[in-house]
Amino acid sequence: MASNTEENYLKALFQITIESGNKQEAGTNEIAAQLGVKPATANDMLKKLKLKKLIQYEKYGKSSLTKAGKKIAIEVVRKHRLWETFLFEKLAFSWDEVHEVAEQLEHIQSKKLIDKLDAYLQYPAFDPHGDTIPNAKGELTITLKKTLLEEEIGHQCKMIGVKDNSAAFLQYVNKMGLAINQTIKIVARQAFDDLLEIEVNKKVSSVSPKFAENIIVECATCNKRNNV
Amino acid sequence: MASNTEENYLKALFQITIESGNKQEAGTNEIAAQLGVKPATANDMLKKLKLKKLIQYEKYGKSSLTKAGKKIAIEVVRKHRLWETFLFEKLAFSWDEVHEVAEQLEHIQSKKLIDKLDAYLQYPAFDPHGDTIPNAKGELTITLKKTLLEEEIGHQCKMIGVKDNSAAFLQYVNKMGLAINQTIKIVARQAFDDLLEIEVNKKVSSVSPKFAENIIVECATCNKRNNV
DNA sequence: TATAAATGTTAGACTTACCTAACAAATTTT
DNA sequence: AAAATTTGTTAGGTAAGTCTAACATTTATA
Repeated sequence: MASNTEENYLKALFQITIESGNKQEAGTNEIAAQLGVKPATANDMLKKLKLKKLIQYEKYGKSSLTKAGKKIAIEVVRKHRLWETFLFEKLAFSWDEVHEVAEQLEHIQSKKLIDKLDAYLQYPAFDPHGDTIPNAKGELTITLKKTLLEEEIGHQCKMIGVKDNSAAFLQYVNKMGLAINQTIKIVARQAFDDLLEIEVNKKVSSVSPKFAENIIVECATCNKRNNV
Repeated sequence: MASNTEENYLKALFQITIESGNKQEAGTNEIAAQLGVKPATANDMLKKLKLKKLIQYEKYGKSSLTKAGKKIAIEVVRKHRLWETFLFEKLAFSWDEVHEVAEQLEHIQSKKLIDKLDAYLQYPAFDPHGDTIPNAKGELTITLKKTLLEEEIGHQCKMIGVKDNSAAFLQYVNKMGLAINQTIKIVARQAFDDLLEIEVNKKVSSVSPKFAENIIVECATCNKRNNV
């Protein structure tokens, strides 16, 4: 069984390599920075994780997850995101408050707990930040995060999160009739001033590019085409 | 801020002294046994907690909580019991499974989380084991745990928990129309065979003393009289 | 009340996870 | 390709929480 600290290193490695862009390996300093520890500390842990066969690592080389390490990392990510969803949906936490508490909750050891929580939340696909939640088998649909700004004209998409967590923005979002899971149709893009016309609940309104790039959406049509 | 380990020692001390009977102090070996560590280990921690002014302790003497220590202990107990209630009521854990997971959850540090959880559960007064849940101010109504067997004839009480957690017993409880929060009226006690006649949902039935002593109840009438 | 038993303490050691300071290797820049 | 910079490693140290083994004190008992 991996300790909380070990879990954090595996999660960091997962986020640096698999989730962020297409990098396959991570350097010691980078891992240390991600976790807020000194490189010397990370170095100790990398050697330990290698011994446990959870990562691949060679002196002066880059690190990457083994199959076993990836499995643990994904479980931690799953727990983190399910807890965030719980805090947001059931306990009415705001977008920006969920992360910190989920950092603690993600280390609770109980397979039963997390699977029951998943069922209680009705098997959500995304957390409040728009990140994909791995399923109980550890399968992670890598849906590329897309903002409203990048969505194609004519497509219908679903809001799954926000980037900006400021109260001002969230109130604005609310005022526009938007919320998590709200369906949005892209009507048109004005070439003149770049404003985006969207249809929400049969009402058409215009939003700025700055607004649009802070709304994270999922598009069934696009995903099907990309075969993810 | 107290570490998880420190919290566990304070909680143990609380349970040995304040909650269990009317003992006011606890010995080092007793505390060690409660926590599953060696006396030498507990001894180190007692010295540390004394330094932090969380307990009263003198060499070769008994230990007890200071006001500050008691406050922390009660917060941990509150968290433990709220989580147990959540697991039982919302996630459909069984009575005997909740404790182990709650042992982990009780150390999550977030005042906001626990107060929101309390509200979400609608401010429960008892956990699934029938133990009182301290409120957000740290006030703990010490309601003496009472079994159905001890309830007075003619009184109406409410089932708040069970002692026996076996599947056989729980099925029996269910079959009798009993459940958490179910109102029970004590109709009579047969002197001949000690069977207890109870009324549940307008239906009268008889239960054995052995059955009755495994049902934990709360009685508004009795509590008012005792002024707790 | 003297001795045996139970209870409590101290000293020294181990593990985990962190640090600083010094050094080594790899990569970039000139 | 040599020098400078960045990146990574090692050695030695600290604090928390645990242990064992030896010792001290208190309490119970014969």
